[in-house]
Amino acid sequence: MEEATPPAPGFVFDYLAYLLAAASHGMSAEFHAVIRAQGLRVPEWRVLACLASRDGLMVSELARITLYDQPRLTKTLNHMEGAGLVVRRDDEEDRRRVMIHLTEEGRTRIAPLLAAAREHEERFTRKLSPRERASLKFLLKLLVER
Amino acid sequence: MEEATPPAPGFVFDYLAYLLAAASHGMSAEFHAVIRAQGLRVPEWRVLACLASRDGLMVSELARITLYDQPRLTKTLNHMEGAGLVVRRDDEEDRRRVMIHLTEEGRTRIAPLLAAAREHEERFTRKLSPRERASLKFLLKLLVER
DNA sequence: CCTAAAATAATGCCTATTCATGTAAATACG
DNA sequence: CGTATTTACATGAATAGGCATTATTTTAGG
Repeated sequence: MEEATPPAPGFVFDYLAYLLAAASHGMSAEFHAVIRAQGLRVPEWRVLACLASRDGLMVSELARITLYDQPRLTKTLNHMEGAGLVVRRDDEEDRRRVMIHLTEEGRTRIAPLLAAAREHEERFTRKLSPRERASLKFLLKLLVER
Repeated sequence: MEEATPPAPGFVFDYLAYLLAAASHGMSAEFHAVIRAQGLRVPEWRVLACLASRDGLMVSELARITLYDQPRLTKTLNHMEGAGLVVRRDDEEDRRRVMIHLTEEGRTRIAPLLAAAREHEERFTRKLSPRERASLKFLLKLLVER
């Protein structure tokens, strides 16, 4: 007799940090296949998705939002700038700052991915009612905005 | 005028995969400080926490649960075995398999961390009612067990 | 039985990530 | 003003991680 994915007792499967990590991992892993198929790296997708909402973010702010540390984001941005997806623009107000902007190429590349992400979210949460989806997001936002 | 953490409009802050990643990152990052303070690496904590619930797991199963790929887990296990936290034991039933068991040292190290994790979860979810906490976990389990 | 296919874990190379630091600009303060 | 502190971003060296492959054992098929 084989136990494929046993009821899973014990600590981890009721530990919130684990459930968050597992849900996040499961959902993202699926979508990352789409990202890679478009010739993008995962951090690049995150950056583009952020800039699609609000273009012209400073590096440190973008790092905070994308959950990457700043040196890593800088290297991601180097790659993206080389690929013509974003441009750095010096801030005249505060010359320490470097603002990141989408290029036309970047805007073109991100548009279909945003649509695909919405569709994927729809599919991934198919087992949840609209009310449950809203509830889940509401509760997650409480945790994120603390 | 400074906008500390602006209302954050747009796509990402209502995208489930982002909310999951951000909540997971936020919660784990806090607790990881505790882990490191105990001289453990994060993957080691995950392995110990799994084994605390169910001792004697095979490598691939442990990899699946901890969300790490198998080669990475093997390297983590090498380190942990060197540190005397776990032991590999050949499975006599199926000699391809290697079962991972906690040592006494491992058991000793994990116990207080499990308690600390529960306390941290309590603190981290302080803004949520008991009903909301249960609801959140229920919904996450639906996503994880798909 | 004997061979082909699948499953399990380990290895190794190459890239990516992390951590500490460096450089430059703005702010605070005496 | 001038200097110390803080903030912002980039860089580089050391480490960790990801991906493809290898070695071994088991299972399946003929």
